[in-house]
Amino acid sequence: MTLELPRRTAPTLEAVAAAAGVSRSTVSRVVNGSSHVSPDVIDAVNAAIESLNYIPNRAARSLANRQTMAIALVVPEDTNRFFGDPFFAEIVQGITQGLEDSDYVLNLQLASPSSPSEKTIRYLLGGNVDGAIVVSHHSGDDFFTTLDATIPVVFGGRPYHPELHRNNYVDVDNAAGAAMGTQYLIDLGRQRIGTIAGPPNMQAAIDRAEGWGAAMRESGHPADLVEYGDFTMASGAAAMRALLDREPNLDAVFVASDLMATGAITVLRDRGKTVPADVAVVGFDDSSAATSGEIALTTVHQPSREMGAEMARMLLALLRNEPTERERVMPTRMVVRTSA
Amino acid sequence: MTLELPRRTAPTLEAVAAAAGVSRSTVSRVVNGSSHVSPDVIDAVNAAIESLNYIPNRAARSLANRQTMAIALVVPEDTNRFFGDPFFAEIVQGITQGLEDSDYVLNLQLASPSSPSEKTIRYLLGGNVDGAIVVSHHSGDDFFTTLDATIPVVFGGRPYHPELHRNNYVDVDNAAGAAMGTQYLIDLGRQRIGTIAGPPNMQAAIDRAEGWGAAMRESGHPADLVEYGDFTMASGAAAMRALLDREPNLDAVFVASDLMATGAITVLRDRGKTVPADVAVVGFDDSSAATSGEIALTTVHQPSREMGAEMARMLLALLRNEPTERERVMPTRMVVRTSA
DNA sequence: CTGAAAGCGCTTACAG
DNA sequence: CTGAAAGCGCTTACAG
Repeated sequence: MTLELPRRTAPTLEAVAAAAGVSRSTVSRVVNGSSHVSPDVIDAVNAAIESLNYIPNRAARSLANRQTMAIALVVPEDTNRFFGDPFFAEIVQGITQGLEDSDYVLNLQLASPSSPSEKTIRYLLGGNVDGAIVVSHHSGDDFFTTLDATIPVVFGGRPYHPELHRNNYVDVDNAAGAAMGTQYLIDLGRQRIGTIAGPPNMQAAIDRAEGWGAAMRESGHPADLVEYGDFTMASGAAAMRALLDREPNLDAVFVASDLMATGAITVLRDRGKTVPADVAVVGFDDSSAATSGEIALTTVHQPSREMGAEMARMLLALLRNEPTERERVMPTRMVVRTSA
Repeated sequence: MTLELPRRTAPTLEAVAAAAGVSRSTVSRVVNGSSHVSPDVIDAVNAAIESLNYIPNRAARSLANRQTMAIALVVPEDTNRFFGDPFFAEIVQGITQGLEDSDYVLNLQLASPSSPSEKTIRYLLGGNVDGAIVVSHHSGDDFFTTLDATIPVVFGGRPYHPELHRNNYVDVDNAAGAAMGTQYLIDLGRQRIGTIAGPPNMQAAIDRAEGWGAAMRESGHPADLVEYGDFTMASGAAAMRALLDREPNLDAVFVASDLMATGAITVLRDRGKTVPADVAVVGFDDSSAATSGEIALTTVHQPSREMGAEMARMLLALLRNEPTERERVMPTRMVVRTSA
């Protein structure tokens, strides 16, 4: 049995007003930093706030001014994917950092990868948050792409079927980045270059696969060796096996994420292939997964943390009705280590 | 420049009442599933809700009934630690699962490891959540241990200095678990057994170090080989180096977390030691880190997911004023793989 | 610069 | 079973 603690009931604006000998309006003004309050009144009110330990009730405030000062970070991925890929950690860090100087708090909502649950929908639509950042959007999820009819939304990564909706997003040029990574392998003189693509229901995955294909075709190579993963290590391993079974002479592979590349490398070594001598591997992300394995990955770097910060900045601008570009495309670059 | 979308203003209870031809009270009753409403009225109201796409405004509801239907998961760790250790992923999964059938949403708050920020404090005290689960508590943080004077709190892991406060928590018997892991090494006939302990400002770390010490002393071994890490892989590696420098003949080590054990093993191999032949390693957690390295860890299993679910259950009971035990200690067990 | 008053969208005794 | 009314704790024109 637990001890029943008498829960303290929090002091209200009213109490502060009484203590400071002013009206509630005035207390509200100083709490919200409004100008046009005389210095001594400000001091008196602050003293009362201090001594009563007053903290404004957020529900009341929200109801009155229709702002929650909270934003949702929605990640339509299951817990394993979310926690398993360091890419997300960096995005979250960036967002947190971008929000630091603001008054907004970030509420993380793990949603279902297929379509958002009733609970998520009610949360997003029920006035719990002023805006949302959606990272890792999948096709079929029109809820999120149309959510901005209700609250401002910024996507981390161009949403699927971007032509259908005019959503705000920050992204890298995935196709160009992938082409760069592939070109690097081509320039190495590799002949049979495959790719492990991400899930075809995600725009970034599609774009990276296309970038690989474009680079291959432009240099006169066949763009036939494609296998798909879902951005997890295990799926990277499985795709690598499939690729090797189809083409034992494969001598390079462009992998759409570092985590999948790590999985692919395990398989290559199991099959007796040396990396990079027999098979060169280029990843994508340059997340901490790139350097956590035994073979440091040569990879296409995307500025994940900065992207997160940029998402926060963009959403803040929308929330404040400040002008902002609808899309922000950040640069990628090659990071050469040992896998290629 | 972004396109200014005219944001739809959500329908209110009032609108539903009008549409259904009943009073607001009645709509409120059916929304909240109160009994004593006639079937046809229920149908009429539901039809109106459906057609208007009504979602109750949470701020208004909170203000009126003093419930937010939200609970905070507070983790006083930086993003790297939180995302880096699969232990947290499992706890989160457990909590999420334990909350699934309830109407509560979970809001994750990453706090500072030292002391909570002003933002976190205001969040927790400003009526944003009905209760909190605090995982990974450190010493010096009396804010969290006294937070239950304001809202119900459940700790994941016995808080530091539990004798000072009577907090609710779910935990394993860390000392017993560590003793079991150490005893396993002793039974293997190992002679020089060190330990890599967790940070001494965390209760679980202290308890595990004590469990190791107790098992050592009881079997007549000196309990002198202790080095401390902070539960990260890198710190496990550093501690292993220190241990080896102090005692080159060490032939076993009990490590207070799987992640640190993984780091320790890298060092052992770098120094030319075979695991388990030269040095046997026993970890703690049995998280996914135990099997992600090249040498599968023999480890002390703690039921992280179930613990998370239990935290949720306990908090829900507190929230509903149902009786519940103040502490729940769950069982550990040895999982023997290859590292020892 | 300051206060009285209305209102935000709900819930909840209180009557009936 | 149902409704009128008060109230939750703030903010915000509106006066002055």
